[in-house]
Amino acid sequence: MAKSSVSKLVPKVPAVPGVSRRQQYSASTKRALVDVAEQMFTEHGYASTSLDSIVAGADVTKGALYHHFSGKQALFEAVFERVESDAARAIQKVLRGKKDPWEKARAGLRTFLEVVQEPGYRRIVVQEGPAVLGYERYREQEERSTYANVLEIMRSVLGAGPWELEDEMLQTFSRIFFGAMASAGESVAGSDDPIAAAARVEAAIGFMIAGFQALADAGVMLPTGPLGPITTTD
Amino acid sequence: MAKSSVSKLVPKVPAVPGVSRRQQYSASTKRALVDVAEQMFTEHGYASTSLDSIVAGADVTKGALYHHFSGKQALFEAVFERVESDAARAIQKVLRGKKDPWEKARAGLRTFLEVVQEPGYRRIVVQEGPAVLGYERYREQEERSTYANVLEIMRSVLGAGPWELEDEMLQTFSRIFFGAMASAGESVAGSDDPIAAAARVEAAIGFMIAGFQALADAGVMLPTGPLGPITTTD
DNA sequence: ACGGTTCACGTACCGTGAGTACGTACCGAT
DNA sequence: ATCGGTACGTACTCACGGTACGTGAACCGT
Repeated sequence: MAKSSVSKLVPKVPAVPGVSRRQQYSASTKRALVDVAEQMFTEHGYASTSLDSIVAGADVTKGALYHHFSGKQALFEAVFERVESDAARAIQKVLRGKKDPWEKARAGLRTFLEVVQEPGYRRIVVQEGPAVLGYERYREQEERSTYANVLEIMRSVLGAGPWELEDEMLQTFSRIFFGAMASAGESVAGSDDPIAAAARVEAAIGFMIAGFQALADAGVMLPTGPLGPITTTD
Repeated sequence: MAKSSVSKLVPKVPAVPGVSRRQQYSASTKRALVDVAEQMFTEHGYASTSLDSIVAGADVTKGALYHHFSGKQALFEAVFERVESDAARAIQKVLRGKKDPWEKARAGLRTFLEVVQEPGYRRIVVQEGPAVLGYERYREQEERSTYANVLEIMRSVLGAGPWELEDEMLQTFSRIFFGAMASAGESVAGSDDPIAAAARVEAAIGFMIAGFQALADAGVMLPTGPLGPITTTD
């Protein structure tokens, strides 16, 4: 059998077994849509990016788009998920291998500060994510990606102290640090000297962590209830 | 409408000297627009609120709206400014009278946690502000209101330590805490037991501030450069 | 091999809503 | 009285998200 009928010059689809040609083509255009959407959302923002321009960029039509996604928001969510999970993976990768909690924290922070400077993550996840997805969905997404990493770091950092940590308090600390890092990341990205700004953020958070250590050394307990008068051991 | 010669049952405009009737009427409809807009933006969000519904609620027409505002975004910004400055004033009010830095910090935090639970501030300022205004404008607005309060608190807290604080480091710490509080506030507002959640946040941040105190007592310097290995005095 | 079914789109259209052009009534100064 | 300008109201345009439906190629059973 000579390869007579297969001579299409559409994309190279090297005959993956178990996956039909249709499925491959389909996945291809879907990825193209997400690619173009990510680019345009990053550059012009969600509201200022029309679906017409996206489908034009992906060289398809709205019919294709609405076949794969239920609407503009769903497309955004797909982009969001990819950007977010990429970021989470990058951080995860750095965290593996580090054993010392403080080392872990430092490495994680450093990586996050790099990630948050990528224009895609900045705009899609940090700036527009909450407004476009609605805060609830936004939180759900974060919960099982980047936030999970922060949680892991906080667990290991707080676990290093002499405290027994309740889960809710751990969550609270993690939320606080997560927000702190997002905000700090924004200011770093918006700074005219991001390198110096990142260094300052690292120093500041490092300082706060050092405060934890100092409290641990001093034998101060982790708070559990409402904030009473703060007293060091004197 | 039987229009008698003089004002009959049009809004109460008690003859303020120096302000013409026209100016008063004008200001009245403008305020009505901002009022209705705030309500609707808070309830349904920016994108899901049509200008038609706003002008209907304010009992005027789009002509009036576009006379006072250059567009939807400008209207949102007016709402944003009012919500934001109200919040800043509330915090400011609490801060006055407190002299002790730690007291100031605690009171400020507590007030902020209350403010951030108001649905208007939550949605308009925290959630949709960055996306609608664009991060640059958002930041400019925050800079001279709520963030300014955080800055003041941080200055007095850090000033209480033995450190000489550079302005940039102060800014960094303030950014971090500002983001931390915003994120924490969101989680508090989204919690099913906001009171307990707020208490945990207070405790956590209080703990971190206690860490500052501990470091101050231990004579640890404020970091200035990139993060070196963190060492307590041992 | 072949008919039928399904899938992956393309095409044409609709409704909504932001923004605009322009008309107008009323206030305030002359 | 009149006259200019302010503060709107009215009627329209147009971009854009979404929908209905058509179509041809890929798959599947016989």
